[in-house]
Amino acid sequence: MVKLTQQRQSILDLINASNRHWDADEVARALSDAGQAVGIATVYRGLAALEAAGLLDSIQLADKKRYERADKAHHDHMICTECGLIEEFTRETIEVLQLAAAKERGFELSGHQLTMFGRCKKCSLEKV
Amino acid sequence: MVKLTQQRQSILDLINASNRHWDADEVARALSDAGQAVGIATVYRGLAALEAAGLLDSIQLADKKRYERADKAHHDHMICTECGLIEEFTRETIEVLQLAAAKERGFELSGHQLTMFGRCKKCSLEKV
DNA sequence: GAAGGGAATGATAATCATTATCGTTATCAT
DNA sequence: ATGATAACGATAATGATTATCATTCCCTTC
Ligand SMILES: [Mn+2]
Ligand SMILES: [Mn+2]
Ligand SMILES: [Zn+2]
Ligand SMILES: [Zn+2]
Repeated sequence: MVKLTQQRQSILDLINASNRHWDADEVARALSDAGQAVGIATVYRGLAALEAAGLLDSIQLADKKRYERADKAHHDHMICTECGLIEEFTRETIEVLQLAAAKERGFELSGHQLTMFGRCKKCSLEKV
Repeated sequence: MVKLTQQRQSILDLINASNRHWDADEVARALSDAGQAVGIATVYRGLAALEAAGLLDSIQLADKKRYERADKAHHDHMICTECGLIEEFTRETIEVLQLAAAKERGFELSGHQLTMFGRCKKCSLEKV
């Protein structure tokens, strides 16, 4: 089990109290603002440790990794390339088909990431 | 339309003649080995231009971007976390369900990436 | 409850993919 | 040929993440 140090507990509490997808820098800044400053290296290590322990989930974006609470049902993401909004969605059938495709190739699945990109409803309406 | 310079043509030919997923460095090295050295910055720009023109496809992995031929039907990827093998697969139903999920939220879809991670058949059999 | 070992922390340097800069070169139209 | 414009290439800069290493924190043992 992970050792839940003060710093890791702060990181976990922060993320669990929100519904956002945080990058390391945002976490460090938020903790600092809350008077619980944690070194940036410790934030990176803490996020990785908490994810390895199953206490956090993450999505890998092109430039950076973002973390979120792990106490929600599995879901995938839809990201607005214009405003950055991240919406979540679930399609059980997609999950089933993924497993089938993997099994078909003798692939022992350990994880997956489905991310869709586009313009959110709000951005689609605005402007051109 | 993209201007197909010597360099870009070399990049395109190299990738089109293969079935691999190349990163920028591999492309530069291969071209160099073939006596058609192209500056690394030009490789990066060329890959981006060719993709924008629809002449190449790409997948964004955690650490780097990899490019492949665009003259194949759309497909998603299954990556072996042990040997790096990248297998391709297609599930039309998954595509349809993605569109449905997007439409449901008023999302104007422009692209998506579904990547599954695990151990390939070969690696699953070997070792523990 | 002092001592020692191992893990965690934090400041900072290092890494690595990608992008920016900028002088040079190729291309194309006047 | 002249000039405009885009592409090239060498190299510097950027930015996220990881590595280093001295210091601090926890446990376990005596
Ligand atoms: Mn999420
Ligand atoms: Mn492919
Ligand atoms: Zn938006
Ligand atoms: Zn494998």
